[in-house]
Amino acid sequence: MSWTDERVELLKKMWGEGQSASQIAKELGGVTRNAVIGKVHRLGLSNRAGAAGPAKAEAKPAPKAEAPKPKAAAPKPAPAPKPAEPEVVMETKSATPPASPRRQIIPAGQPLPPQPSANEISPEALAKVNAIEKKAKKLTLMELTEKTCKWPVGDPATPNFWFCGLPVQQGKPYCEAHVGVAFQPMSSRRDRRR
DNA sequence: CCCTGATTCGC
DNA sequence: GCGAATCAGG
Repeated sequence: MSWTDERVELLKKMWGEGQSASQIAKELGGVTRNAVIGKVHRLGLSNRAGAAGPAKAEAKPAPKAEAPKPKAAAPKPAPAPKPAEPEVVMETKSATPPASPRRQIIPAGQPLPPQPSANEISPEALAKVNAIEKKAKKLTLMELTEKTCKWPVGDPATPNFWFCGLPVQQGKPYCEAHVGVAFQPMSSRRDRRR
């Protein structure tokens, strides 16, 4: 497989969307994640920062090699199809519906899934979930795999019911955000010391 | 152990 | 330019 224009395009697109190298490689097919990463670097777009600068910046001062890297200037037009919104959400909502323009009382009675509701979970985790649900893949039951977050969103009796679908946290059935709010209700979780 | 991206270096 | 091997984390 060679890096055709289209493939590179898809690579750029997905990378820009924050897809992982392995996911991109899988999508492209015929290449490994190493190939993808290598290409990404050669293209000069290793850094996913663009518009919305993520507060987190991993610096690599190169502990070993001290090769001078003149880092050619990367003329980037305006690659920002999906500016990542900084999480400034301070909403006072607890269990609010997904990213839906119009909200309403959910029909069916009380069949709400694991949803936290009255539980006491860090507002942080909740905000995280709410934020991440906007980026959810919105998968259907059949689309779930061992690697997709199985956190249900919405009402099963509603057309807009879906599963998070984001990459799961290794081992767990949910993505990181949902893992944080999923199983935590351990009456006393004070063993495990670090 | 699963995964992530980063870098090196022979091809 | 390419990407496997390797590195350095999470």
